[in-house]
Amino acid sequence: MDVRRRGRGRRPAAEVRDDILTAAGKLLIDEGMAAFTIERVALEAGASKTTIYKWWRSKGALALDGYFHAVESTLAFPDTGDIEADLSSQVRAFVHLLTETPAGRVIAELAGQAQTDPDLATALRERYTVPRRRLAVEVMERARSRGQLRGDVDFEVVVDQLWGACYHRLLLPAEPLNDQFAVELVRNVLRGIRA
Amino acid sequence: MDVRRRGRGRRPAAEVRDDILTAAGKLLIDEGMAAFTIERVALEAGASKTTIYKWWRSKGALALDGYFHAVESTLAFPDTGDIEADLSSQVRAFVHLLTETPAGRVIAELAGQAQTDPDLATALRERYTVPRRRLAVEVMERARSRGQLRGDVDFEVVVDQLWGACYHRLLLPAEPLNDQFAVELVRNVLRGIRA
Amino acid sequence: MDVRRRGRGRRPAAEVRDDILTAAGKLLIDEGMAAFTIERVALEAGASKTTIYKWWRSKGALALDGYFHAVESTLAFPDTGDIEADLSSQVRAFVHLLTETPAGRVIAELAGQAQTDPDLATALRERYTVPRRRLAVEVMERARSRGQLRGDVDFEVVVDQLWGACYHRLLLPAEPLNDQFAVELVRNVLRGIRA
Amino acid sequence: MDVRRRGRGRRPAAEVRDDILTAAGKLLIDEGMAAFTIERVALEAGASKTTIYKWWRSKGALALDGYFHAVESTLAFPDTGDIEADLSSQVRAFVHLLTETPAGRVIAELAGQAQTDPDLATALRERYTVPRRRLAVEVMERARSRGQLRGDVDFEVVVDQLWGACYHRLLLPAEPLNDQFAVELVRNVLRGIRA
DNA sequence: GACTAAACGAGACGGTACGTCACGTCTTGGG
DNA sequence: CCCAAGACGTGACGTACCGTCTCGTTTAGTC
Repeated sequence: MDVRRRGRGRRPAAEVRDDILTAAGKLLIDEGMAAFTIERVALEAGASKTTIYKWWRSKGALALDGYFHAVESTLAFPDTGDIEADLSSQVRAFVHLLTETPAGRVIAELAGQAQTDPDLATALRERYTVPRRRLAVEVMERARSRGQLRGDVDFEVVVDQLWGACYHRLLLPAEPLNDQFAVELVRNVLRGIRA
Repeated sequence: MDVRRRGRGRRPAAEVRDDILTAAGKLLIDEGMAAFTIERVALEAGASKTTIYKWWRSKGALALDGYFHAVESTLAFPDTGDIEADLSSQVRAFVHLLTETPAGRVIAELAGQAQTDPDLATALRERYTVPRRRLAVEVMERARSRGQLRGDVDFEVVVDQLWGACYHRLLLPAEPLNDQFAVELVRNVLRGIRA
Repeated sequence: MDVRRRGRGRRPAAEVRDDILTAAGKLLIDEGMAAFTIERVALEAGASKTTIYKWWRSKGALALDGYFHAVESTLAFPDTGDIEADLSSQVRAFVHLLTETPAGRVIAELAGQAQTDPDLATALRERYTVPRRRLAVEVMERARSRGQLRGDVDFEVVVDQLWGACYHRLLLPAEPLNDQFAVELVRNVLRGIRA
Repeated sequence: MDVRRRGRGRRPAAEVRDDILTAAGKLLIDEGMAAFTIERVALEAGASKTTIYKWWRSKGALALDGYFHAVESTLAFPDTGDIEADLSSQVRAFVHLLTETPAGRVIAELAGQAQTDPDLATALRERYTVPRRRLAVEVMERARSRGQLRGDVDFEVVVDQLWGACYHRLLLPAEPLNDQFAVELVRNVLRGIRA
């Protein structure tokens, strides 16, 4: 027997919030951003639109939270001491994530939505873009202190060379995004920045 | 008596088409993709929605056409014989276009919309992405034949390193997109691909 | 098989309008003003809310139209030459209508809604109250010209004495509204106005 | 420092009740029934909805209590011994109340709301309609015992003729509700019931 | 004079309906 | 007779209240 469905009064906020995020993440991954509406999320979460609007300022912001709730992203960036191997494995893993899991389409759609959804743009920058950039930059800075990378290179630019190139093939597709691309990309970039 | 309100009968297709594209371009540039609706374009073009739906399969496709109609893009890529100077000037000009003209926001919003609009995605690839990539690749191939660039580099990858990095800062903003970035970017990339 | 449900495009305005009024009238009579929402009417008419809002400015105005559409009111006021018999039969018929048919509750609810719905108030005055008052006044004026009623009486006031008394027992119920009341009412009033 | 905002704990019931009624009366008189919501009353009374729902079964019932709390109606019906003068002054005073004070609109809106609010209807009957009818009937009965009014007249019907006529012009406006109307009304009615 | 128990405020909750907007489809009437 | 004008059904938007319920706080009444 169902212990839920307790009438119409208040439910614990955390419980409702979890239901909403679970429904949002599932809907986003299963059907994509085009089918992602606040109405649908409310319906499938058994929540009310009012509640959703109280906590999220736009459907993009809700979608992002739903995605994070679904994937429990770990955000690990190993530092083995060999920067070339580390960058290579990270970029290749990223390409794998974008192409072999639903994350590719979801990230693309979130980035797309962010172009016209300021709330999502802000959330995406603060909770996705900036932390990931920082990890990569830190690893490269440690490699520089070990003498593996040139001293006159702005690693923020390198981040755009590596990950930006991948996003380019994801968001403005023309050439294939695959492991071979990742390998050649890293090789080209490293040739320009190694000490 | 009102000289507008030209009745409901047929007008020459070319004239109507031009009105629609002009209205679409103006609306896209003036108010952005969020305000860009087929309804608005029809209203401001003095055309009917039927006519628009007859010629464009999605609002994204219409927006793209409207943008091209508005900017009459030339798509020149000078080949002075000095590949380093040419790449540098092209990338810097591109960054300037993205940041100092309305084109930046428009391109970002079109690319964003394309993530959930297959018709726009197709049109964008065929009429924007692919031709621009080809130009850059051709210039680099000529430079290689002059012995200026390495023989073992896939220039398609280099395109992603250069322009993809710029799009990255446009679409997933975190670090500034400016001339200094362009200069450092080109320097890093060239160091990895020059002969 | 159902011949309706013809897709989403336009339907003839008259057909849609008729569906809406029929649904509105039925809903009003069957379930009353409390259950009468534009959403319900749209649903049961198979019409869209947009269409309803295009033609009616408030739910009260729609309800009134729906009521008239349902009852095809005839608005007859016989003039047999005997004013006392005519007034009596009219008032008694009115009381019968209010108490023995759904009209009583419907009229009460419409009058109630009109207190906070200016559009309904206007429509009710122009299409219900005023014409009905005029009929009664005209009959009494003819009776006066036949010498049956006093010359110094304002028949508009008499209308309020007769029908207003009935509405009073309908809208602010305390004493029963029935045939005996109608008879005594008419007797009292006539005693004060007959020549 | 703010002396209000006394925390959330318990307050004396009488104090809370008074705040609620005061806020309800003010809101009803200032903005009318359309703006009268339990949410608004709770907000402006500094009370919680829970408390309101504990004491009133519908917003109509609350509105009625708020109105009585605001006007402290006296419900006097002088009996000078001259029934004709007394009825005239009472009806004229009633018309004055309805037209020259906020009471007219408020009473109209309460009566209107009562058509779809059973709790309000009951309260209105018991606390407003019935007592006022009784006063008038009693005065007329005393006049009859003094030989001023006919013996065969049901004074309950006379009440509807007099006050019902006024409510008619209030609730279903078509002809003006003013002193002249009151005077003619009383004259017509008295002519039919005086001994 | 501490200690409950009740009543309070606050306000989130699931809902319903609101009135609006844009979508993509379809009928109609004007040129 | 074709097709531009625009009304249609659909569905999502974001908001306002509804009546219910949880929670933490404060007072009033008991020991």
